[in-house]
Amino acid sequence: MPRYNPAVIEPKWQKYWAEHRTFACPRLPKGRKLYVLDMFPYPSGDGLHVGHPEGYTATDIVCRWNRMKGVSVMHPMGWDAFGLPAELHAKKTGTHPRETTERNIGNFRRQLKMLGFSYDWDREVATTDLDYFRWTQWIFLVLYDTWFDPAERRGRPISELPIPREIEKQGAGAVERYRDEHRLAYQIEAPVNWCPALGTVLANEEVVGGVSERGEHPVVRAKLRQWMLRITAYADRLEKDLDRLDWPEGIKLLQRNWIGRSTGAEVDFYIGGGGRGAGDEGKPLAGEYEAWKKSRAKSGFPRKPGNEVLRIYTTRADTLFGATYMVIAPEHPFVERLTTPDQQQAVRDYCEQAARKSDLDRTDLAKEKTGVWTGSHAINPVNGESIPIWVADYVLISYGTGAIMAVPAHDTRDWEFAKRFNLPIIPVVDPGDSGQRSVAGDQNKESRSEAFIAEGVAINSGPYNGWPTAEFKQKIAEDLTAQGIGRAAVNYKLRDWLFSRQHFWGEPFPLLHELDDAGRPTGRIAPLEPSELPLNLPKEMVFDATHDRPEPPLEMAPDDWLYVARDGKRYKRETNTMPQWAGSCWYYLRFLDPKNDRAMVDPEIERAWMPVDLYVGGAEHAVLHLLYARFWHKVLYDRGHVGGDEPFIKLVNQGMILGENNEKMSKSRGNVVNPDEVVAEYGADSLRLYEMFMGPLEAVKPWSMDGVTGVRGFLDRVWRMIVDERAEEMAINPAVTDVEPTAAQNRMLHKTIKAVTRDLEQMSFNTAISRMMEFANFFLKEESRPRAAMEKLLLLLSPFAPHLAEELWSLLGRTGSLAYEPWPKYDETAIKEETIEVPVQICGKLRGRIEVPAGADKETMESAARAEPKIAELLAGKTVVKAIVVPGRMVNFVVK
RNA sequence: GCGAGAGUGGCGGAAUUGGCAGACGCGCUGGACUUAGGAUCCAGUGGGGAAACCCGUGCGGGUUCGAGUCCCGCCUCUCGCACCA
Repeated sequence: MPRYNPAVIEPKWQKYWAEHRTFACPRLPKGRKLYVLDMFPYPSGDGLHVGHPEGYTATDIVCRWNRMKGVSVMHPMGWDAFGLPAELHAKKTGTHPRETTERNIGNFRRQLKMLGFSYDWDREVATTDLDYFRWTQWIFLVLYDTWFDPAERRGRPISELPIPREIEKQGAGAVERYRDEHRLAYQIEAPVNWCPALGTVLANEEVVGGVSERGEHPVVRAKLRQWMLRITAYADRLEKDLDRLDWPEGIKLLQRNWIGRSTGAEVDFYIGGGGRGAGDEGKPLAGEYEAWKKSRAKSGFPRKPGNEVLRIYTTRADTLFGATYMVIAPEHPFVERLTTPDQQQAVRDYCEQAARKSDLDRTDLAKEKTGVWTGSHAINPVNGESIPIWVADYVLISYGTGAIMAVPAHDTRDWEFAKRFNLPIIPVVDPGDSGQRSVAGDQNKESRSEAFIAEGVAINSGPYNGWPTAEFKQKIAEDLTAQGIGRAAVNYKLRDWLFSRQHFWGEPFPLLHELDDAGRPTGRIAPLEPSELPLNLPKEMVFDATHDRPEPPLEMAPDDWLYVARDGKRYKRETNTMPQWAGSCWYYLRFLDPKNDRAMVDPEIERAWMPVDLYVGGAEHAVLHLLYARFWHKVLYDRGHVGGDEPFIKLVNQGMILGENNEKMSKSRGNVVNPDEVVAEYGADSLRLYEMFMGPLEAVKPWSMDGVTGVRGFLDRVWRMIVDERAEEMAINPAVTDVEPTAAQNRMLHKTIKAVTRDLEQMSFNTAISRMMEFANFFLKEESRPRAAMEKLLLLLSPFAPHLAEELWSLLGRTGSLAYEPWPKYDETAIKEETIEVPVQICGKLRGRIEVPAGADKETMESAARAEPKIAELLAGKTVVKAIVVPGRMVNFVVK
């Protein structure tokens, strides 16, 4: 009868915890606080996957353990519930996304509760709740109301933006436009990634190799009005502040690479006052160039380049003398101006072709470089040489200035291009002693088979010959600045964040577009007042399955939603919605004060609980989610809404769980493990325990049902260690009594407490479990099992297998929950052995073992080793050159 | 191509950071108890060898009394990024 039956005891304790609100977090922490956060899931229709409980179990263990240590623990859970699948389902079936979403949330909630996680369920939020996204919209208004002050390196209210006098003179409209140009949220008309199959525009990051990341549908380019967030303004801080975070180095590196900070210089190349055809053969006139240089020397380097120059960005200003041609991106605004009549047809054809190409074609498949000459030249400002300007798609319009100086001798891409089109290659960096040797006076251009991209010493560089690369870079930046033709510059790979989506199932923007009498947008934007929030989605909505234009579904919303009258003016609502990232950018704040209807979070509460002390989730969010959330947090910090400028202090990425066949789990591979089935067959405690026993949390590891059987066997043994299975009713095993533990039992107990505690500190859950297995293996063989020792084990086990631990805790006569029982302490003296066995080596090879007192000194150990018969035999007739004795560890004789 | 991480029994994985390689679990072998076993218990289990011993942490070198651990050079796998000038 009283066999271990998780199907009975697990629901029983889950009910107990819920009824007693055992895991309710206090409004403010009492004493030490710990905020432990899981990446909240997207509640898909497929339900929970065994990958979810991996991180959730780890955090649950940390939380339960810390409660027992007397720490105030914040441990919430919620739902990242906006998302495309519910909307696609609506298009197919007509079911409102809210209905689908709520059903899926219900299923996820049931599954998580089934696993016995100690969340404070009173704090549950979903990003789709009106009460939640009201504040997502509110944060958007903060972003809209903020500009980034480069001087103070922080976001400030738009009302504090200094307005230049010439703008002010042009009137209120100009001032408003000027402000709009500086807001952190701004609109652009931009080519975007339109995915007809999904009926939406995707961010660059959501397009992988020319197809959508989700579903792998084709993606084409289309121009559309879009909202952008100026995350690039924060690039510098987002990068630098990584230093302060306790994150895996690999993840920090990913973010650094994504931000992609590079330092170099901007340089203006003279192309002639009138642009195309200014001189013979498209060459600028020498006289004009000289005049330009003189005027620049006086005026300095202008903030924005004029039409007479082509501005480039380079990280290798030291190679300026090796620039033999220039390249501009096909989308560069100067393409037309720079194209001579002879080249017009070729250039036009090339640019059209480039525009049609997807990113895939332009990168992966474009092994061979392509491009055409514009017919024009520019003048290299360091030596006055005329060099041809080409158009090629290996230069990207979105990075730097969209134009480069090409130095084929020292850049791989330029080298390939120059080889293909027979452009001159002039070496200007001598590798010196470092690499392949070449002598300055004896340069043979054809002798090298590839570009030399490393640093060296300048050659063929006029007055700079002999300068090492690093110093040369600095020197020439100074010289260019003095002449007004260049300056030091910083660039980022990071682009501004495309923040609008053509979805129905997302947060509506709290913005109105002013309409004129004819019903056309005037271009003026009116944000909603915070008091007008929340702006809900229209309740009545027809979901058009044939949504094949790049147009937001809300364009088809009922007129009473879409049009608004205000102060006698008509407005149309913004019909784009926010991306799924929006809700997940700040959910960790709302958990702290989920029902507040006056603020997104009470500042007192926010300052008491933030930052998140431990954040656990998958590495797939290493870049985007974590970067976006950090960006929002910094803006909220700059505007005084939160107390710190980094939200997540420590980050841990759990490794992916593979199928039993060592492949990624997927429906198509048929290797998906369903947690419901595992719980039904083995119980939640076994699932939890197995997920932790599989291996290190961060490691990628395959599932094994046999492994689950193994940990279930351990829980069965713990049960039998304490329960009398042969009795009719639940009864304590007769071996469990109130006796004093023996020295050996005490040693095992305290060793286990020590090891489990240390393993928990290091989040090494797999080894902690093996320690408890050793404990059980030991005590199952003991005729007499001290009750106190059994109780201690249950406390150690409780964070891992809480249901079983609670059940046996009450069997042993304790009342209530053990959730707040003090964590066991260990006694070092109980662990100490009287004697220890140490290995004896001869020349590093193990030859015997000796038993010595635990505190034995070197002399005692050496003589004991020499006295060991086998060792004595082997040492006979040999000379001991040296005896290495490490007290308490080993003895090693070096002999001749 | 660039960057990061990892290679230990038949399998998942341990190894107080330079000191007895293989803890713990699975699997396997033999045994006990059983009408039965996907229950339980006992013993064994890196490879070779009767044994003494020998060989063993991806490969090749090195440092050291001593290397899974440190150094140098390779190989393989996984995950990112991918013309960012």
